[in-house]
Amino acid sequence: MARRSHPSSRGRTISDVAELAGVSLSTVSRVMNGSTTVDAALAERVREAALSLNYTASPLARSLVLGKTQTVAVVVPDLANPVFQGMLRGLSSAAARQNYHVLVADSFENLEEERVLAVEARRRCDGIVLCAPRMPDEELTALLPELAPVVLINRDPSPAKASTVSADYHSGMQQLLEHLYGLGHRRIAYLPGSAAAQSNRKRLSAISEFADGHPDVMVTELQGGVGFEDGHAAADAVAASDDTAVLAFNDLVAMGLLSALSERGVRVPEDVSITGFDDIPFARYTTPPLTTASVPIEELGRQAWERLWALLNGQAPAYNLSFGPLVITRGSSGPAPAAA
Amino acid sequence: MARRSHPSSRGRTISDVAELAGVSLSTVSRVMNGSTTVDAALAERVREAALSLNYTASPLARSLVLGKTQTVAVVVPDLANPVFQGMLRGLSSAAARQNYHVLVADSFENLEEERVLAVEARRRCDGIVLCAPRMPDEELTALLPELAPVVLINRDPSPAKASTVSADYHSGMQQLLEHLYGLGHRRIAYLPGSAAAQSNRKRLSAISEFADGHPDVMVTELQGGVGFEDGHAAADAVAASDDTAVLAFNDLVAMGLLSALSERGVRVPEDVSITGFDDIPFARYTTPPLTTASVPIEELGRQAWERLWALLNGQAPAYNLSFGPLVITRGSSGPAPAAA
DNA sequence: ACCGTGAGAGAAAGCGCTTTCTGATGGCAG
DNA sequence: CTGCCATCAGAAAGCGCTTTCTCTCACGGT
Repeated sequence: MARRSHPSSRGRTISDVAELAGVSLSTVSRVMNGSTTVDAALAERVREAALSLNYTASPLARSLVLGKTQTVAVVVPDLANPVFQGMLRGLSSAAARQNYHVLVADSFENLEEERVLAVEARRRCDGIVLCAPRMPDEELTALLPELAPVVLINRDPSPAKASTVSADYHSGMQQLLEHLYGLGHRRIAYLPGSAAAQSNRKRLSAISEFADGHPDVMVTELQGGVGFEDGHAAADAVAASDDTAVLAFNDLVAMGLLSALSERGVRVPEDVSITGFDDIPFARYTTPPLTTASVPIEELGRQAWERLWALLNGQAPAYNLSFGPLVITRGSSGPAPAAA
Repeated sequence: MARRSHPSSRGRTISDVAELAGVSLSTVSRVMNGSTTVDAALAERVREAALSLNYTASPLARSLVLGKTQTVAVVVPDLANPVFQGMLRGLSSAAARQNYHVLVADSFENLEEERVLAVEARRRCDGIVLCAPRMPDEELTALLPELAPVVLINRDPSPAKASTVSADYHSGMQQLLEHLYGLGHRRIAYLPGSAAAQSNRKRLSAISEFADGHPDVMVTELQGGVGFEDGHAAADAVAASDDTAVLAFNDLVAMGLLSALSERGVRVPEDVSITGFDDIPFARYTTPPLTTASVPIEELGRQAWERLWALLNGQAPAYNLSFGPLVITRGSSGPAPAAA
């Protein structure tokens, strides 16, 4: 009873339409897919029948036979992070324009989970975007063939030759350092992200490079993190140090620090300058507004889609893309205080 | 050549496994699905074969025959909004625990898009969550049967009898008003959201109700909005008015206002008190930290999943759920200034 | 020795489509 | 009038599975 008796339009199959229109399944299929080899009158009758039954082909069945799902997966390490949200947004809006759907999976920074999630998600769709994957190089490389077509965001393709889109954290950090240096800062603290993350290593290499070229600068690494709380927790260490500027791993950390500093009566930027990284939408609305290295994160998402789209169409992987961040100078950075 | 010659594990079908193990498809299927009516030795052989081919059943084919996709869709009006992100996060993590996948669609506040998106997404999965749908009541009601099983977030089921989960904006606003009243504020401004949104109407009704009960209070409606910029833009009007407190539609608006006020040298809360709504993660890190009505948004997402899960298992729709927000008093609200 | 029984494996149907293959029809050249 | 080709519709195969149905075989009871 279930199927036939259901009054709704759901569960309608192509045979229902064929029957109503008095033609064969093949003909209905041909009409629905715009084949030209169907008599105009017949086609019209089929269309009417389909309309009256509110019929649309089952995407599932189509996917099975066509071998494509019109869906791509995105795996992010943390959906709560504005950076990944922005990426997801750019990606999903771009994909939607091509009538593709997006399956999203949050690995919660869990390495184990990440691999399983990726493989499982990938099987349900045509391609996958891995956003800042946490897994080690060898593991990733081994996984890549199984995931293809795949696009990597914010991750060096290193040994693997995967299509990647990323922000140039090295350049961003370098610019930030130059910005602070230009303001007279010589003692600078860095609040690092998670050691394993590639984006952290890039920042560190920029720092050591800069330090090498500027013997008069001293960069100290404090206890850092990736979220508000971590920045908040770093306030005491920052206040205790004689650093005149702090490079936070990202805007979130910077905001946490800003907030904690303000509680302690430490003035920004008079007493200490703070910089973030990413330029999340909130950055310009902190007090004072945050100086940060701006990463066009939605654009990264869009580009990731473009690449995946190319891959899906059998095109060779395009050159890897890297966005050089732009330092946005706002109120949180200023001249180094005269007396250290 | 394509299939056979591919060295990877992809494209392996159940017949490959059957062949390798020297059994029939049926047997492989039974083993993979844990049927007990298979001889232990055979089962072992099948498992080995599957392992050696790195075989897992095609989710697509399974979905087609099983009639379920292990996937649910979520439609949100704006992926950039922290509120919907939080919801999505709670929902996706809960769904993941049940091994369900999440298809996400952003309607970009576009009414037209919303319906199409919902219908299309729904066809690819087993159920759908509509988050604060913008569409008018009649349209929604008409759509509901086609979408079922469906859960609504932050939307009155009104005429339709759909399972819903929501925050009690009326109560939240009421508490906020009482909070400000208790601090001595008598002239209060409200920065409304979009007029069509149910959550805005709820706030308004709380306001007019409160005003009725407190003739000594005067609540003025200014030009509002839903994002930073809107709050930022409202600063002049706020500064020009003689209101001593501002109820922003949400935390985003409050933050924009906070930032603009600070630029103008208006002190918060000494000159004017500001309250937000939602308690997004950023709210506690503004300067000053934002007093707001806290909505357990991730929990809303989780609950939405629970409901959908129940529906998927054929259980009757549970009672509708409403979370009463909690006013979190932080630094942005204080006693009304003595001189108006 | 015979039949009923039940366990366990394979054959086959079917999920809802697309597409190739096959067949019928009609027009037109020879 | 015959034969050939083009045109278009239907039959059927097949996408990769699950599950029902069917069959075989060994076992035990009488």
